[in-house]
Amino acid sequence: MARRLTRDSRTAIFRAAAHEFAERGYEAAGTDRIASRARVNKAMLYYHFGSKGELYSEIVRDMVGAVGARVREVADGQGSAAEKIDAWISALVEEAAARPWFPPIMLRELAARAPHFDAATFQMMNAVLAGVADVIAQGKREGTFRDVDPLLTHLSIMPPILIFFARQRVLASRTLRGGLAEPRALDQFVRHMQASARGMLLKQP
Amino acid sequence: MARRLTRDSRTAIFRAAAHEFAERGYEAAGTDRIASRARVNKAMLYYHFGSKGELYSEIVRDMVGAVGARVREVADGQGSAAEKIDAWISALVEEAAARPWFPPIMLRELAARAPHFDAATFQMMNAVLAGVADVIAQGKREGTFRDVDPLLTHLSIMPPILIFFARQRVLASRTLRGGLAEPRALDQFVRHMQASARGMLLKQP
DNA sequence: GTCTATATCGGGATAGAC
DNA sequence: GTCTATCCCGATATAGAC
Repeated sequence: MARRLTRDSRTAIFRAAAHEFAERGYEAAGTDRIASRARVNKAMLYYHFGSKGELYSEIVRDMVGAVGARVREVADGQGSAAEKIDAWISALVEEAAARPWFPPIMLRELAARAPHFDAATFQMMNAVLAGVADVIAQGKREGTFRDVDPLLTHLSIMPPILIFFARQRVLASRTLRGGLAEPRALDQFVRHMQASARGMLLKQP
Repeated sequence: MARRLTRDSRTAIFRAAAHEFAERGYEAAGTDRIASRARVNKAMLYYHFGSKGELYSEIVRDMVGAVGARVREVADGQGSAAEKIDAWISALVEEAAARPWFPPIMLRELAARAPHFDAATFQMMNAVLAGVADVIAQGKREGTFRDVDPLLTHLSIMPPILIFFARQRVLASRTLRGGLAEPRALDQFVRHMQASARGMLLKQP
């Protein structure tokens, strides 16, 4: 059966829940509020998803799977390793913008020791890391990259992106304190991250 | 009155609560569990702190204040800008190790739009940023640093440290999936971050 | 300062009509 | 597929004895 084009109640609940989980966290999120955001009756949530936990898991799998697919696509594509690093950063930023709930949920899961990640989710995260490792291996073969640790490299790129988006949300909901802390434009941030990654990875930047 | 050397019930509650909030988050943390961890009666929590929310706020202020003080100390100290960047990274890592609840609580607050940060806390966070800006300005005066954005620089350094520690906690509570994802030694991570920061900031690394 | 017992409330989940 | 009404448990908070 083909996916309906109309936004049916299931999809509405999915999106409403993603936003609710992102803003409040799994425990504090309310099924009442999710139903109200989705403009459906609360019982529909249990009809479509069975439980709050199952609904959450589906959102997490969708999110991690989408990121994994994008990174895989970049790693398997054409171009030099340096170009792929740029593309990788752009892809992560695009995903974070397309699914605004991705950074908050990911940050919360990391803080909580990822209690809601199942084996499939961990496998998808390892796939992301494998993609990064492939690009770094390519860079070493091409002679342009230093001998860097793939995991530590990943840990230098992904977290700033997650927290940049989370931070923009913080600032959006507050009166600014002025000075240095104002929000930055997205493209300025992307260029900074790409330049920063080149400084970190390339033998001669 | 001098601070008691014996670990009184107030201190026990403070530390137990810090760990509980770090692991479960503010909403999911239980006053029952905090009291049980601290091995005191639950009513003592309300006697000493008034409410769950006040207890949490005190932990947050202590945490952000300690980090702010360390960064300020580094910025105002002796040494070249490049040395201060190294010291800054070491100081953040030491703080995260000394207060293990710091990274998880900070990540959760960012994800939640920092709903529990009061004006004083925001001011302390701005002080951290000001310290970074001072060091970068020094580096530019010395002619060794590129013209980088202080905020974006901060956003490239702090998040990896927070998430590195959070990630170690994830791995510690799971059977490893093997391969590239195994935990890294702390000193290896520090050296990576320092090298990475030099690549990002220095004109000629 | 420390403890027991309890008031009170919100939220996840379900039964069952339509 | 959709809705109403309700069960039930866990969690914050407090009253009041010692």
